[in-house]
Amino acid sequence: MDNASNNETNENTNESLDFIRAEIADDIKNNLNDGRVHTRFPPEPNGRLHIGHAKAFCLNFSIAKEFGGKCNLRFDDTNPIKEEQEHVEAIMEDVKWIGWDWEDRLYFASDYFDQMYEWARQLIKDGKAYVCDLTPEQTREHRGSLKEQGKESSYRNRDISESLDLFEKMKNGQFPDGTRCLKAKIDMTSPNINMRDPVMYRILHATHHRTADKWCIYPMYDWAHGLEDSIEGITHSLCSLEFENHRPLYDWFIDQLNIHHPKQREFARLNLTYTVMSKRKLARLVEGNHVIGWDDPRMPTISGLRRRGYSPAAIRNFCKTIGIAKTDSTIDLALLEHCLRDNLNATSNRVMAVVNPLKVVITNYPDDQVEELEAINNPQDESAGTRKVHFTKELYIEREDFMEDAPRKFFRLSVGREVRLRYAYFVTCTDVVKDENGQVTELHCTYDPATKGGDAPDGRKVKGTIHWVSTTESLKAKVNACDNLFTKENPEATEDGQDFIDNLNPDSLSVLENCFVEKSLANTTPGDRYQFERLGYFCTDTESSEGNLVFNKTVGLRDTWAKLKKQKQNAPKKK
RNA sequence: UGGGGUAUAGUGUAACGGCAGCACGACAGACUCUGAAUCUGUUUGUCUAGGUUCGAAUCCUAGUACCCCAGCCA
Repeated sequence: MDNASNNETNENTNESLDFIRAEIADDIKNNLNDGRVHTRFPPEPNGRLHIGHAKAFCLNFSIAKEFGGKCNLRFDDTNPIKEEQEHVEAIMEDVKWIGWDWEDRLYFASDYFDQMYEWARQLIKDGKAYVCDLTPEQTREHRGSLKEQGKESSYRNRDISESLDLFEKMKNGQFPDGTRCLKAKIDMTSPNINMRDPVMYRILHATHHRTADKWCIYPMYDWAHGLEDSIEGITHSLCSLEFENHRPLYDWFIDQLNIHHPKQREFARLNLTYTVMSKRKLARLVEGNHVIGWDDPRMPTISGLRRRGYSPAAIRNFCKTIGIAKTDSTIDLALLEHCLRDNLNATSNRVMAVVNPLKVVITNYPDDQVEELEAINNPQDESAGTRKVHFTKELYIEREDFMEDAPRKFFRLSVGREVRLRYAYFVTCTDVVKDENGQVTELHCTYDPATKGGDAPDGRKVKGTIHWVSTTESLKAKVNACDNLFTKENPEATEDGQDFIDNLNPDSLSVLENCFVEKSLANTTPGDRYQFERLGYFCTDTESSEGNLVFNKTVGLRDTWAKLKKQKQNAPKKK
């Protein structure tokens, strides 16, 4: 089905490899780890996954797949204060939905706490770690700064036996939070601040979502992560650029313990125009009620994209297309949308829907007649078959498809002009009905019965084809028209005293209550994706039900007419 | 201004001493029962300055710009 096992990857081609794959290929050639490749995706369960995470886990899973290796899903749950079980489940669902399978390799850092504790004791015994009684503030002072080196803690050279004893008491909960910690004894003069006696364990009397109250000390990332990788036999530990400074520490711990040594390699995280990509900022959008939740269709979260109508294949292909490098970069949203349309065009059934209706009366059409006309479901995929659409005397067309003083280049309806109603008839507009404000409320047209199905036997051509639905043989629907959440390419670029919230797009969601869709959509269920002909791709919302249809606009079709219009508006007036 | 990184078209990404290529975008055209898709074409680039070399995006030297690091977060 919709998983990642189609041949999307570049195995057996001569395509150039990114720097990580190149190194792995080299490692295999040199028989490092007996030629084994084993990666992992290690999310912290403190929020939802977003498309930036998708870049990371698609990298890890696809590398494993390409090199005949494995990829683990591992929750890095070392901080009980911020983490929740609820996120664990959502994250698994997201990774699975994108199409990846960790098989039986679902792991939790918390499963290794006992082993980590033993290893910590070993470092203490080796004189490479010590319990420090400095307060967090004092620790900060001792650390020095970017320019000044740090100074050693007075507890640094306390007896090993004392550290061992204290460490056990820490574990047993005999000290309050923050009163002591375990530190690695490395080098307070190191130019790399991470090496200045980093904290390995802190005291945290908190209930962990998996280990409950078993522990009151919890390992820090730098101490824990390499051990987790090592325990699982990871060969290549891929992470983002900001951990490059931590690599010496990652290596140091593993070297001291003399255990299996994975390679940590760093790549640039994903940035996308017109959105933000940090859990903290996304959480702010949710908590500040700027969106309706983590799965708001405007959010760059996996669940948001899913609800909006993105397909797993589109996201996978995007992640593959953007490549992997170490340069900080920001991908143009247009590329994501390209990958989306590319996939949806090939896979979505077409359907007719009118989102901003204008009534049309076919004056020479029999009053109560209903005709069934054949329509193609997907011109890109013959196996998708055909369906019937229902034609009647009264129809809705898109308000945008009529113009009173239409320029020559406007190929749609105007008084005296003939267009094709898709799959139906040629019609010519004869009259315009207006209300007292001059607003067009209704169009009168005549149809040519000879053009049934959409072709004129006399060979006459018509420049425009527009979509329509019957007023009676259609269903009412609501459409959430989603647009970019932010007005600026870079939402972080703000005036003094402002932040990204000030760049929120006030029109990011317009709700269209008065839409009509063809009857074939009666039994649509949440998650179904369609192309509304000439409008764009839409997805049945999670809140949609029979009799109360709701669709989210995933992305519009490319629209060269709209572009033309905009160009004209912006162009300087001509003579 | 300590340390660690990174600079190739508008945006990404290749080229590993030998023709700067690809994708997206933009622009122009063809086709079209979706102003979609498809097809064709055009446009724009090696951070700067020196050096090595027959030949440099690639090697060397010196600059410049940007990113990351001073959580008992990850």
